Amino acid sequence: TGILHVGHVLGDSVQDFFIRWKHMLGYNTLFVPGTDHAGIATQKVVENDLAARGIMRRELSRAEFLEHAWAWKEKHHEQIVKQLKNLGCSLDWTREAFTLDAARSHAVREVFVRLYEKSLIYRGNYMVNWCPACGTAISDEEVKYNERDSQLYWIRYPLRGGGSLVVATTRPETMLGDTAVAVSPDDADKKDLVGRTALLPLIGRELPVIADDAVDPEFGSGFVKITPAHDPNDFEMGERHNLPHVVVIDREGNMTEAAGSAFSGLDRFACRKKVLEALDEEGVLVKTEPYRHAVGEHDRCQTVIEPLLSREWFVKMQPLAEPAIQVVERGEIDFYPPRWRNVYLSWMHNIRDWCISRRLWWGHRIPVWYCADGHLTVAIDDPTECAACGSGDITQDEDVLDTWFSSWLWTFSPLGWPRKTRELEVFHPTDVLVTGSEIIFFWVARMIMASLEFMKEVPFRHVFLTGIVRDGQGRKMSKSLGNSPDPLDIIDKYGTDAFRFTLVMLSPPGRDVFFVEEKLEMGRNFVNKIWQASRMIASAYGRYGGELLGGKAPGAGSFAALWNERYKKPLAFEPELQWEDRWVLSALDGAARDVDENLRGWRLNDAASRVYEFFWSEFCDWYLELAKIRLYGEGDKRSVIAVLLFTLGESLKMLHPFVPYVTEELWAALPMTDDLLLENRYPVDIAGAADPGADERMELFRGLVTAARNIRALYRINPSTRIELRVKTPEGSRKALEEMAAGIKQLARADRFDYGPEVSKEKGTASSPVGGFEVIVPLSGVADIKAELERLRAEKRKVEHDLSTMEKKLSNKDFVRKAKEDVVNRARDRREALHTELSKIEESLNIIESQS
RNA sequence: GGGCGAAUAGCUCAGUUGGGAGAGCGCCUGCCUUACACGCAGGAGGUCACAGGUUCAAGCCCUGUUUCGCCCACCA
Repeated sequence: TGILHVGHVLGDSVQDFFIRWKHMLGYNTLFVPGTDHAGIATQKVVENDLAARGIMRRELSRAEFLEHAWAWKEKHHEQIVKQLKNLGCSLDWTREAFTLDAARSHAVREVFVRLYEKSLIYRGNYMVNWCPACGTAISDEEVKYNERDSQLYWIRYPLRGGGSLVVATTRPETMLGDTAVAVSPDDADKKDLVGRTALLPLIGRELPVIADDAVDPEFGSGFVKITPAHDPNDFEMGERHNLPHVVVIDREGNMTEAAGSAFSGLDRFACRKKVLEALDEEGVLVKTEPYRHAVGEHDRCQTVIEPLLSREWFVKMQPLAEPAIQVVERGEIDFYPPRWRNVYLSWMHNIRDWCISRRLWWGHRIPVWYCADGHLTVAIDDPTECAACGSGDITQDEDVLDTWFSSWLWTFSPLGWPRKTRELEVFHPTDVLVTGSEIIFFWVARMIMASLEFMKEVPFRHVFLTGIVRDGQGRKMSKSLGNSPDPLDIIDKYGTDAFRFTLVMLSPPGRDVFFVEEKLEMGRNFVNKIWQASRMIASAYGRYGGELLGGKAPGAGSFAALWNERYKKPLAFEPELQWEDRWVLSALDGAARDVDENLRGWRLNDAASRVYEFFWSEFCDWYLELAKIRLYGEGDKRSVIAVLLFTLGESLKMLHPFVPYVTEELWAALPMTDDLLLENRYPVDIAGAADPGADERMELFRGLVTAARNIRALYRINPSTRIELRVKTPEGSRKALEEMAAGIKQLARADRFDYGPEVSKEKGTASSPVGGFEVIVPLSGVADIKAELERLRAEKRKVEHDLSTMEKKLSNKDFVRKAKEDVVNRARDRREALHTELSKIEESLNIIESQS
């Protein structure tokens, strides 16, 4: 599976989310999976395979390594093809493509040549970050600095002509390559030593004492040993002072002959020990103190980086960065969350040249050939002779290019560039780039630069940055920590959709997600809820819904289309919408609008929460429960089934980008569908469904039912026991309850239900005000007068408290004068309602107290 | 050293223009009610890090402090 895990799970989920969502909105999207990173992963896999057989890569030639890689691929071909197929990709690997020799190399070579001809690619001696384990130079971005406990060693260097000075270093083995000692020019105590000569212990080399601004007089001893060949700062100082380079560590991390016969051939860390022993013997090791500092490590293999002097290929970045800064400053590309814009800009303003050569076997080889006389031939197609002298004796540069050198062409090279293809015309530039903030520099910035340089346009308009998935303790997932679960295991356990839904819902924009497996239960439970609700609706349709579409065979046209124009025109019957039908359609409309608004504002987590809330807390908890009355009762069931199917269908559309597989499956099972859910438009509203009257009715209904349930729970009335229920209504509001009566009976589990302005409230009843209404439950036998008194008093205290807060607010003249009108009105309404509730509670208390 | 982010229920976190403190999990009570125990109903639980300020009104805006985290940077 290693070959497929090229992106991180969250990013890939979100990317796929956008693709589905945009597609449903009618956008064209092209998804080209797999990158050259798969090649890097493959190299790792092949290396591991070889290592298991006791073969080290370094022992092989490039050709031999590629032979092994091809053999490995042949062996695993079927498995890889199958896995890619599961991801919806096909694979046709030729040997050339697999080894990156020809086809894909073309665009990369073209780019290399063009930049070379513009003098934007050059070769130079520079201090590079060398990974001795991988045997290659790596870029600054691939070096991760980690705090490590270490030692600071103080070493005495004698001065010619008497006296001595003491340097402090964390890397004593590099002293063998020292060519100077430096002090700060501002260091009054030491600057008079400038111009004198120190003698390098163990070696005896003469070292000039120089002054340089880079030296901090406060740090260590104030004297710095200078090793231009093995330290980036020292290298720069060496350039400034024309110091010689003495290379004492080679590319395998072993000491060279220049390190002296006592040390040559030793591993760098073994040498450190030996140097210290030798210094101690000579009595020049003054002291050793514990010191914590950042050590650079290769982020792929965790090997400590060795800064080395090396001849490498570089890209000159500043000319490319200029236009890439401008497009972001002009807003042609925006970042979300916006703060990353500044991160991008400040990096681009301080951009440094990019070291692109790598000594790996796997990768696009550098298209440069050398002849015996040292002439360079830079060409797209393999040359047969030297461009300068015509010699046929030419050899290609052994190095390959940094993976990112092909990746930065990602928005256009897979579309056929440099040919002018239809794909390029249609799909470039694209809309959204989804990625993690950790590769803004690696990839995002470089894609922008490459696209502007070679396509003369931006590659994408929006950069959406997801957080990073971390483990429960906030640590980055990494192989060495072993804290990354295998997504396939998780998917087996919880399901793909549950995994995705949970990640999306728990990822606030641009913030990291702490991954704890238990969190996935939320998504699993929700997906199960969708499934179960659909099951109930499907079975209702199966039993009673046959006549719904007027005898048309299921699958004859989209139900949504039929249901439009206020939902009824083309149906085979005239649906009689009850108040709860109008409410759920109105709620669906509200949810669709909110979800749309959240998505357009890039708040995926809010969109997910909203659709979760609608489906579970509104549709399932209230509408489905109410629907059961008609579904399982007598009478015409067609209207309720029509509304159920419609609401479910629209919900599935809304859910689809979050829960793609299960919703697609359920959609196929709906009677009115014969297409893919993915092919439908994403609902942004349900035109004409908003119904404030129905919403208000539902609010009252919910209040009344909840009040009744509350009383039931308080008196421990078994759910299977039916109760008697009364609702006292304000004058003239009896009619409002007429429609709700059946629903209230059902959801409050009552067998007798009286309502109206005149219903009685006597001793032995529990009561609870709901705005201008009042729920009354006779409690024959169950009534506990003391408990009821206590409950009413508690309720009274709460209402009184709220009321006094509201009174205080409204008696504040400034509030009434300055606050927005609707805020004041709302406060007044609230005060009215609280007043009414309070008087009802007092009335109840009076009844109990007067009769006891 | 510079820049950025975070601090809200026991835990993990939402809270978009300032106006009734929210979710999931966990906990307590009662339920296997003909879609779902991966469930249903009800409930407890918060000085919104601290100190000031602006405002009729602050979790939200401003200033400062504390504690965590991330990124960048050539302190050997």
